[in-house]
Amino acid sequence: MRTIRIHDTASGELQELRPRVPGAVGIYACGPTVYNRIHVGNARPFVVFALFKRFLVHEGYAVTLVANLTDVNDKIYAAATRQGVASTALAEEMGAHYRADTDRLQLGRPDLEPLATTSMPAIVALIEDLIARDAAYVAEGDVYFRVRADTRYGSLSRRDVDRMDQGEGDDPVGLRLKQDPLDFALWKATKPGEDTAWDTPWGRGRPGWHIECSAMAEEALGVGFEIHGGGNDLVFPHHENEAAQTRCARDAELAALWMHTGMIELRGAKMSKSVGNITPLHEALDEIGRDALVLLFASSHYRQPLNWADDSIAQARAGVRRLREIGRVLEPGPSPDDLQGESDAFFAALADDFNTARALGHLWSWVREANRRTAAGETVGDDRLREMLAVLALDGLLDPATEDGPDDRALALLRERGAARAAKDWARADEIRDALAADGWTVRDGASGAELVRTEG
RNA sequence: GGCACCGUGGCGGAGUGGCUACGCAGCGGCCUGCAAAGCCGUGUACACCGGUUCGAUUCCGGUCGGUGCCUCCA
Repeated sequence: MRTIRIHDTASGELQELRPRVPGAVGIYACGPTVYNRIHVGNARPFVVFALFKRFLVHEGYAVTLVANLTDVNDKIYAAATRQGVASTALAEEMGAHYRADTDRLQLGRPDLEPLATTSMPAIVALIEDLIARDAAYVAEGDVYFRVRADTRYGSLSRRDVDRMDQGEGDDPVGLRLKQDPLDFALWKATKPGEDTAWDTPWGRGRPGWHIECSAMAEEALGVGFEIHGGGNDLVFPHHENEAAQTRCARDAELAALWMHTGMIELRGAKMSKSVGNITPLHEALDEIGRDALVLLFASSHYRQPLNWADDSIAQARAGVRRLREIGRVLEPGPSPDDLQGESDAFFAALADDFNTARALGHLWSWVREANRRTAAGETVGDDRLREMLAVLALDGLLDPATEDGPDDRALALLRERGAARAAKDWARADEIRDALAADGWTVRDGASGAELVRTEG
């Protein structure tokens, strides 16, 4: 179990991971609002936190990863109204898409995936506590959080409350009801056209965006849990508000450490639904496959922006091919001891702010040396490489594809080519190789004879 | 305007007060009948200007350029 340090947004510094209970780590990562299909930008935190959990488990921690879905919200109402469907039906449909799309990443599910709509008792109870402590107030069925009740408001995103110039600006009703423009809604009274609402002591309505996460995170992990995460576009206001709510209701910090992922960019601009420059996750999976997508995400540091470009994608695919290649030449079993420096460095890099990019550098060095040795006729065991790749959920690349071995026609052609080569009929041999290539087979001539390998894009 | 961050070789992308990141692509070579795969070799990269220092891509200041957030956002 290595010492693990993670960049904490609140302090701006690397913080050592110090679990409340030694060996147990709770992570809450904000998931998407389900009003349409998710895009690759939404997928980055899903992948990063899934891989980070794998690393923590590798290090011997018991990890509880919680990733919520926001299934009641203005955008869902608006989209459902446009499509003429019930908002609950839309949220259920898109929630199912979200699960199916992320399942295709083959990273498992988070341990808990709470929904706002099924967490109402906890949400309402938390709001009641805030009202009782005068950190929130009711106004015509709405409930607002009193931002200035939290003396530390702004500490997460390093903003000065007195320099913030407005609140939820363009909502005239909110502006009228708020005692301070900075205040934000914990609860919104039900409005005409909204088809879901819950009863509370202050009236019928539905939760604001931020309160659900404070309530669900606490319900799942308690307060002061180890890591709260999400995309860095959530730092303000979402996470700032979550932190403020829990501070005021519990006199405790919601999370010990805040871990934020960088944005995916398309031609220098953040990929986002509102800009419209999005690549849906399911299309990306269709085009480049989960292996290349996971490797692409791992090839840059999680806090850096990630460039969604053809060159980057092509490079990830090349990396996948290279890993499949080495899987063909390694043997099951222990790896050479003198290569352990690279695998140790790989895990040390992950322990240092989960630096997957640096870790991959060491992994590739391991691969190059292993190739060098197998080319020299040595037998190299795959244990260590498998262990490294398992943390990145890419160890499957070392296993031969079982479902599509060469068919009889291909094998017959290969035999015919062997005969042609034995007769030094190179023209015929090359003709057959071209025919095999047309069927998607690459011929590999080696010391132990020729073999057929699936040609990969 | 405020806050946060970035500018590294053709491209992607780590990192460091002096010593090879790594990968992709290219070029040369080894291997091969020719290939494929793999291996070897190959690029005086650190936006610009000052400062600190024996020495700065790395620290400090400034300039220029870019990105994110500033109550829809992962």
